[in-house]
Amino acid sequence: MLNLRDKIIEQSLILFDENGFHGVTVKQIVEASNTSKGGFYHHFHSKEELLFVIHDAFITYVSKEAKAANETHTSPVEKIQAIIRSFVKVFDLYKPHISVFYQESMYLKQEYEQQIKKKRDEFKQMILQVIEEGQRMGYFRKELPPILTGMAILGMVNWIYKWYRRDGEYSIDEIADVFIDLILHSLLPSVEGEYRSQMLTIPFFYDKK
Amino acid sequence: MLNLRDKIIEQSLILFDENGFHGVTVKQIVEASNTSKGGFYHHFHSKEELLFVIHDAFITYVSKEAKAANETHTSPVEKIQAIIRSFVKVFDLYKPHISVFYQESMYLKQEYEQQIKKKRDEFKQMILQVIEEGQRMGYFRKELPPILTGMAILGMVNWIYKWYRRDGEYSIDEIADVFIDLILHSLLPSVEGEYRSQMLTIPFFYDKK
DNA sequence: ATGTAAAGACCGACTGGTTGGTCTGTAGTG
DNA sequence: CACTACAGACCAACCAGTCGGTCTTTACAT
Repeated sequence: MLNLRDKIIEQSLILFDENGFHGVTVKQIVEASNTSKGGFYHHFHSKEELLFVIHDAFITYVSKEAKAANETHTSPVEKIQAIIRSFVKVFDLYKPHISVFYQESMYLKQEYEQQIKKKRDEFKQMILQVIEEGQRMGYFRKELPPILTGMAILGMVNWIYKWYRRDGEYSIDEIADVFIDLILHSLLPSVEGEYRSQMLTIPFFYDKK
Repeated sequence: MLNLRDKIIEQSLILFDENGFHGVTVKQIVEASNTSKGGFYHHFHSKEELLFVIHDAFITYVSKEAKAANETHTSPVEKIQAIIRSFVKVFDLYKPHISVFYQESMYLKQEYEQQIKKKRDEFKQMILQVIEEGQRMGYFRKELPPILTGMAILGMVNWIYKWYRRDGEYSIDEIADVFIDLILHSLLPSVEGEYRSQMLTIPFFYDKK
């Protein structure tokens, strides 16, 4: 069984997801976790620290995954594929964390916010690097401004948290397939060629007429 | 000079943008607007109605623009270009509205929320239709699932509100250029051809090496 | 094994400040 | 006079956080 601290996090995640950070009182959290104010404040200095803990757990995970993907592959094309895939899949694993992350990050106090921002920027930086590397090595179209391209990728993936449902029409893997395909079509040069057609074949939806 | 109602909206937009809806009190709004509680509640039934008014102003505008773009063009390619462009440009015009729109929409009560959702869905529907139309007419790759493609587009554009600054490196028009290029590269078939290369020539960043 | 003391975990009534919203009043206008 | 547009004192509810205290586990000496 979970210890109290984890149970509080788990329950508050559910509540925040439904009602937003400001739509949930400590009393509600405490009741849902079958504990008391005392129990809560024994584990967290403030309601806001709980918010931070949730943020941190998520961004730490994403950053770690991306680093791994970055290191296990050598070609920029494979790197970006792996990063996108692991990033997309996070939205299945960490959905409630992410809702809180994007909805309520502005209510984090300076001190907390800076820690989060640091890790978030690290992640952003990694994507940027892969794009630039891919351009230098001639895999990706050189005319694209890396920053805007990176923000476009981040945006389309991040937005998933607004619409993804586990019981939705497409599985998270299918979403990853399509998104990777869209992104590669944007990044790779238009000229038809061996390499391009090889990289652009993604199973699940290509057989549809 | 603005009437009081507009002044309250204007000022609260600035405050919400900086501190979030829950980070701003009615008292602060009232002081920033050089008025009183009485003044505020004369024009709005509640703080939440103000939130709704802000939401509504924005989504109504976007939806209207998109409809216009949809009607003045015939080719799906031109349609999507025009819709994306006008949509992207909204982020320059309505930045504070949009921050509030995406950050705080969950705090709208049922009644308000449904009105907003309706208009938002209309807009989403329009993009979907253009994609499907483009596929049927053979302009866009038929293997792409329209819903996922639509959500990807919506995501990359919507996310702009998280990072766009007026004094940033790229102008809103340049951002629109790049995003349209990325999207068209994703949508159009890979095969090199007259039409494709014609549609994919966007001035500002193609001369960079 | 047993007694004991200290630390850690948890309880829940209480509080003090805050906040959205109300209500009565009033200045100006037609 | 009637009506709109606003002023500002006031209120009731709420809510994050506190604090004194209890129960449970651990640590160690006898």
